[in-house]
Order: sequence, then structure tokens, then C-alpha cells
Amino acid sequence: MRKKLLRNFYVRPTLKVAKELLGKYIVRKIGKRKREGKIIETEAYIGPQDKASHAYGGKITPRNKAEYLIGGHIYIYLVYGMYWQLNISTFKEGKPECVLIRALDLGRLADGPGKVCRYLKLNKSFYAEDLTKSKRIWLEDRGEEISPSSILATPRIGIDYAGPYWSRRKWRFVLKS
DNA sequence: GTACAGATTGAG
DNA sequence: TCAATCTGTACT
Repeated sequence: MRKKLLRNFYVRPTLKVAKELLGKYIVRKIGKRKREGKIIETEAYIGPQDKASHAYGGKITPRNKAEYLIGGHIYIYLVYGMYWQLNISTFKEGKPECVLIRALDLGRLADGPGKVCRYLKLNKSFYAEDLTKSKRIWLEDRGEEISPSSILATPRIGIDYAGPYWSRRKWRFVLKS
């Protein structure tokens, strides 16, 4: 069973999408070759109230504007001057909510958000790409059942600057192996 | 215009 | 433990 994820999957509350992305496959077509992997770690960012979000306070910049797109678009940006971070916009148009893809089930090849993008060869050219329409990247449901008991919820990584309230929200989701 | 820190990673 | 190095923001 291979079913491409469509708009109705992404246009839902972000925490729900972040959890359900676990166990889904991301497929990246590079020429005639494909690179793909199962998503095993995600994080939810829910602006404008979320102090850890780039859209905190309703802020809009050239970098973060893709966060405001309707669910199913790619929000990709560079951190620390060298690592791309793959996010998927969620919920409705105008709502700056997204899910960060932190790891794929590929061992050390993709065990961090920067490495996911390096493996999938993603960069600024994918900015605002529509995952429901793109011919070079999309997500698939391959019928793998994920039980709630196999999902671990933990605080998000690397956002201590957002203060204890937001950095302690358990909005990071990991698929137990 | 300058200064500074960040949703990270890999080397020492 | 620390440096790499682009982008946005808060200053002068």
C-alpha cells in the first residue's frame, strides 16, 4: 500500500500532524534515482504564541514566510550558516505552524535535521515547494501502523532561549525502535 | 553601518 | 569543548 499524502493530511492541527508523520516515508527523486526514508523524529512549532517559533508574535520575514502557507508546503532555512532544516507547513493558510523533520530511519545517515537535508539533497531551491504537487519530493503512507504507545513525547531540542515554559513543552515526537 | 546569536554538526 | 559561517534583529 503506497498512498501519497494529500492536502487533507496536512491541513489539521499541528501536534496531530507531527505525531502522524512518524512512520510515513519521505521520497526524494534525484534524476532517475530515488532517496527515501521513514520519518522517526519530528518537532512541532506553533507560532505566533510559541516563543521558540520563527513566527513568534506574528513576525513575517523573507525567511519564514513559507510557514504561513497552507499545510503541505516546505519551509526550509539555513541555521548556523551551514545546515538546512526541513519543515513542513501545517494547518490553514495564514497560520504559521509547521513540523520540523529531525530524523529518518537510516542510521547515522540522517539522525539529525541537518543530516536529513544533506542526505535528501535539499536546499533553498525547495523553498515553498508543494508536497502534494511536486515531482521531486513527496510523502507516502505505506500502511505501517503506529500505535500511540510507540510514540515518545519529549521537550524540543536546542531552544532553551525560548525560556522554560516553551522549551519544556513536549512537542518533540520520537518513534521508538 | 556593527555586533551578536541561532530549531547543528563533527572534530579534538 | 569549540569552531564553521549565513540570516535576521537590535542596536550605534
